[in-house]
Amino acid sequence: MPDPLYRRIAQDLRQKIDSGELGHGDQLPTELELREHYEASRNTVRDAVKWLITRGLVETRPGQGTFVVEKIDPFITTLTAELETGLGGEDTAYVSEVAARQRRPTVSAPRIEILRASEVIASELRLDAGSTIVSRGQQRYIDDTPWSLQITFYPMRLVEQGAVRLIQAQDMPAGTVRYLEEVLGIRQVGCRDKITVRAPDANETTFFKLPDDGRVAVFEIFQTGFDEQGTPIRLTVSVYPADRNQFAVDIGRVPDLGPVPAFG
Amino acid sequence: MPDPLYRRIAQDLRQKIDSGELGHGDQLPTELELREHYEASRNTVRDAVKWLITRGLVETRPGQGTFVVEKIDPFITTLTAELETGLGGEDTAYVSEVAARQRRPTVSAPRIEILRASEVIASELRLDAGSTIVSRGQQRYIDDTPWSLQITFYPMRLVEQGAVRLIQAQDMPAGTVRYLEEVLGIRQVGCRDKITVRAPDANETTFFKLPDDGRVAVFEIFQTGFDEQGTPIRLTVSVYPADRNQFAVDIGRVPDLGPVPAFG
DNA sequence: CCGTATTTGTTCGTATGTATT
DNA sequence: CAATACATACGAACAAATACG
Repeated sequence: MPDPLYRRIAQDLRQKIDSGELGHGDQLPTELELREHYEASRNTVRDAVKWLITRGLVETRPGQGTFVVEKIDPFITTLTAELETGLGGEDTAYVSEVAARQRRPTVSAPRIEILRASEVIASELRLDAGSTIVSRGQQRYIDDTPWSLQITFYPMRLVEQGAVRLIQAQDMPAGTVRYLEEVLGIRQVGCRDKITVRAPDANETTFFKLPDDGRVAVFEIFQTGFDEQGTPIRLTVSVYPADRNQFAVDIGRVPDLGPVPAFG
Repeated sequence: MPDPLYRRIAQDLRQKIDSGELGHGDQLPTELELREHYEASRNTVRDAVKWLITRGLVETRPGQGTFVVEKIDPFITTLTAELETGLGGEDTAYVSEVAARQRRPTVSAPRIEILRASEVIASELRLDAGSTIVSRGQQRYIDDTPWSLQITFYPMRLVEQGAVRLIQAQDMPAGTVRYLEEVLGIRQVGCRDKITVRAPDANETTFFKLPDDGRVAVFEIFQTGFDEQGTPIRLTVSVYPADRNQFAVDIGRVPDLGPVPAFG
């Protein structure tokens, strides 16, 4: 049994893209032209194009046509660079690569909320579900384009012990981690990142201006920070669009790579 | 102007999923029922379901119905655990979490090829494009289910210098890294992982038995190993399905977490 | 600025095929 | 075998966005 017609059309077009016959940014034939070329109905060629869209290969622009998606030069964020060079905005500060590219990162004022820990958050912070926690949410930009959404959760006990600036809606340029050390003597001696990928929610689609055809996923990074006793002191959840971000992890001795060329 | 009908239907269904009214594995109303409920044509309710499919929220099974996708308990791979505990199969050996779950990881015999470096590979290995390289490709399984596709590229000079087993189609349980040290005295003192996400190609879709609706992306991890001089000695490209894998990075002192509960 | 042509988006209808129960 | 449910494929009409003279 042969593949259905719309798939054969899609695969033929995909082959043209993979082989380079159709390059990044090139326009595909219009629906009318595809219809004539493949002798199929309009709905069928549209199904073929949709198949390519969901795989992130092409995009459609109403009134213009269908185009092979441009390859985006990704931002590279080095997860392991952080303990040594914890600079920049508050919490996780991944600015080295951004700075190297002469870009200007900015951070919104944090949005503070006091709420009860969901099961997931409680588990990461080793609290009981429903415990009171503080959240500090921020939006990060590079050259005024949205780059990441970030929210950090702290156990309420830290505020009760005196870290009152955690519940003030002011950015802490030196970082909340340093603030906790200064005020409470709590030192973050390690942290653990967990990286997953999922579809963006409505908020994220709007904030990142993602195409609404659903072809772009987001990275979600859970970072838990620990003090000297191994107790979790914060959980930072960061979300990045997957089409323009890349994460690097250095282990052992790695040569300085300078401005790293993109791959893919 | 309101959203088109199929989107309003999709968002209504999504809300039912997000709120938990429809839980993982639950069946959605059939197309006929949706058609009556929303007073729309069959093609329109199908468009709504397609919108949910591309976002990874539901899946359809011919002859059965449409179902909310099951949440998969992910495999957790710790990228930073490797230099210390470099055990298991050859090259990158991320077996700790797998073992902790009483799973049995297996590896296929490597498929050896001798070829010329593409621009991307040459750039990572700091060779000239077109240089001769050796590739060793392997398929990794957990309990006989496909887990990752992996291919490692070595500069041909390593073989010429005496590491002839690189071009033999036999697994090296102790690892090629250790072999290079024993034979040539080349020690890998560090490596760098770069993590991206992309749509799977046809091979990967088949090997991982991914649904052909395109809702599952794959992680692609480029890992470059360096010797004491900072020269790249290998490039390992690993591919994992994004719906059942998660990556962890430990920095500094992190408490032993035991069998880590999944999140998300 | 306006009107027209082009191109994709939405919505319906209909018929037939395939997979599962 | 029949009933149910999704998959494929065609046709048609109108809407909306864009480009161009």
